[in-house]
Formats: sequence, structure tokens, C-alpha cells
Amino acid sequence: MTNGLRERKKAKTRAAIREHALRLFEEQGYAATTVDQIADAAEVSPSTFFRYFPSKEDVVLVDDVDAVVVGAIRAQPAGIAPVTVIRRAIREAFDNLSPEQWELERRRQRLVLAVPELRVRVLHQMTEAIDLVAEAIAERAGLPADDFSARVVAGAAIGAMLAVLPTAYYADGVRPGDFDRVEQALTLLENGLPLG
Amino acid sequence: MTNGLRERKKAKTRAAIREHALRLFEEQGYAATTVDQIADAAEVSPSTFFRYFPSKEDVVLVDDVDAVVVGAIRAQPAGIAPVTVIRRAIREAFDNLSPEQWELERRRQRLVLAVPELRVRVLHQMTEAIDLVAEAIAERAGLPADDFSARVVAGAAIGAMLAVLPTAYYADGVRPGDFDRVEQALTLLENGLPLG
DNA sequence: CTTGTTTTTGAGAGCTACTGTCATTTCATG
DNA sequence: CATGAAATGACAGTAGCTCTCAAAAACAAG
Repeated sequence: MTNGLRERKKAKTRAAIREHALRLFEEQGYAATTVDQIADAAEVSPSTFFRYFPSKEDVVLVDDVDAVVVGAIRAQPAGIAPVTVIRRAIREAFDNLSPEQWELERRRQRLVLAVPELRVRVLHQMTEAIDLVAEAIAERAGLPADDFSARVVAGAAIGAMLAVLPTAYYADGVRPGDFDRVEQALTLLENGLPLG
Repeated sequence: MTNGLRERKKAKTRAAIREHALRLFEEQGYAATTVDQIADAAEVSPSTFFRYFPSKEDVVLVDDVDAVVVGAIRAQPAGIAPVTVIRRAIREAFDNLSPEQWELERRRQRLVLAVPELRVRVLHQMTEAIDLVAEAIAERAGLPADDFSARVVAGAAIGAMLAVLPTAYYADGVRPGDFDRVEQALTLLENGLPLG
């Protein structure tokens, strides 16, 4: 059976490790927290930690939004400019997050932006996102999955978001997860880049 | 004095470490090569290795092009669309590389694209590049250094390049360092993204 | 050249992320 | 309850990286 005691226990252990890890990272900082400490707090052995997460970094890098965004892209009506598709899809994806998911997202984002090692990994996720988004865009337009211009559009959109992300988070009143500036950036792209 | 025996010897040691490291990486693979092996080959102690390069990764990640590109951006004549400025600046920067620099670049690129850890670090360099390019663009246009639209333009341009880079390198006859596709991508951005 | 100062180096100890093995425990099923 | 499968923990080992301290090399000045 898929839902025996085993599965539930595994999910619980996984959640416990992640929760204690996040807490310790927030309390002591990322680098200052060792895997042994996390394992202790979660009451598992260090070996078990690595059985659940391939690396210390991966505890923070979950990423369940990408798939949602891609789904939303595919669900957009036909006949809309690709950048608009991306903007709407992102908006929808984030509007559909539950409050708990929001909270988790905020904690993750804060850590990820603060810790260089994590930032670097997130960037990698972004390039994977480029691939996914490019394919979705191309498919919508009836083009081959590796279409050149689709890649350019996806890359430009994600690059633009990436460029304004830090300002979105660091800005005074803006709470993480407030994607106004991201939308502004994409709107700018939609309307054509400024000329000079 | 800036040019005593000391300086020259340091430069030589640095070059030796880098050269042996690249060679070993190419021969045995990146992960399979230990810092101790590199140190042995370069005839220095492991401690000395880390005195010259903060990490094993940094031996490959030199990056002297960014500054050149930014300089070229600043040197572009006035009254040109920002994306065009970026495209021309990149073209000029790479046209001015010496054959030896080209050779080194090609070896680096090959490694960097093949090894995930290195890829990830290169992406980080790209975000730093976004900052630099955004500032240069803003300054050219007489805008504040942290201007929002300048960031969007820089992000979109670099994102677009990033998206087509792998295809540029993996494509059949294309030798690394042949930046035709990068130029194509930027041209696409210049002319406005496809709409339907 | 000699002496004194600064810089560079090497040796070694130590921490931590991560991997692999193997015996033990925990759950599922007939 | 017995048997098979999965999860766990204890342990040992590798490698990247940091730190300290003393020896060696390069420089400046008399």
C-alpha cells in the first residue's frame, strides 16, 4: 500500500528535519549550523539526514512552484503574447498558494537571498526554469520544443525577474512574496524595452 | 616596488597552479582531481594552493571579461538603444581577445559547461554582471545607478544570452567562443520579442 | 655583505560535508 | 507469529577548507 505507517512516518521525519533545519539556520546562521546539529534536533542520525536530503543545501531548496507555473502557462488561452502568458501564469501560480505555503516560501526566500551558497543553487534552478518555460511557450505556439526565439523569450523574462528580485525583497515596505515589481518588470518587457 | 622578484614569482606560481589544475581536470575529470594532486603537480604545498585560490572552483573561474564588457558599454556612442549597446559592447570585447586568451577561454568554457558545480558558480557571476551592466546602462542614459528599467534591460539581455548559451556551445559545428547565436538572441530582443 | 624586517611558504592539526558498509530495528504481509 | 523488505544508526573513510606557527625567501638599509 502507498499509505501505510511507513509512508506517513517518512513524511513526518522529512518535515521534522526541514523544520528544525530552517529554525537552526534562522537562529544561528546557515554556515554555523552543522548537519549533526540538525540531525540531533530532529532526533535522527546524521546518516539519515543525508538519506532524506542529498546535501545540506537541499533542505532549503525545495521548489514546488516551477511545475505550477509551467502548468499555468499551458492553461493560458491562445493568442496572447508570450511574455504576457508568463506574467499571468506567475501571478496565478502565486495567488493560489496557501497561507502555510506562503509562510514557508517567505522563510526560504529570506535564507536563500542571504546565503551565497544557496543563492547560487537557486540560480541553477532558474536555468532549469528557463528550459521548462521555453518548452511550454514553444509548444503553445506550435513550435518545436527547442525553438530558438522561445528560448530567448523565456530567458529574457526570467532574467528580467532575476534582475529585479533583490530590489523587490530588500525594498522597505515590501514583504517577500510581494511580486509587484516582478510584474512591473514583465510589463516593461511586454511593452518593449526602453529605447534610449 | 610593484615589480620585484616577489611579484613575478607570485604570478608564475599562480599560473603554474592554474595550468596544472586545468590539465588534470581535462585528463581525469574535475571531481576526480584532488587539490593535493594539483598542489603536487604545481610543486607547492596544499596550503599554498588555498592561498592563491580561495577554493578549488576558483581555479577555473577567473572572469576577466566582465570589466572589459562594461568598459565597452561605457565607450559606446550616445543615442543608441540599450540592448544594441550591450550587443555591440560584447562583440567588441570578444573581438579584442588575443589568441591565447581565446584558447584559455575555450578550455574554461568547456569545463564550466560540463561540471555542474562550476556552472552554478558561473551563473552567480552572471548576476553580478547584471548589476554592472545595469549601472553602466543607467549611467549612459543619465539615470540613477539603480534605475529600475535599466535593471530590467540588463537582466533581460543577460537572461536571453544565458538561455541560448548552451545551444550555442553544444551545436554541431559551432566552436566555443563563436557568439553568433548570442548576437542573434540580442538582435531578437532589440527588435522586440515575438508576439504570438 | 650583514643585519633586521616583511612576505611567502610548508607542515600539521582540526572541522565538516559527504559517501559507503553492515548489522539492527521497524514495518508489511501471508 | 513468521518471513521478507525497508528504514535506521553506528562507524570508518575521503576531501575541501581553515588556522596556527615556525622556517625560508626576498627586500631595505647601513
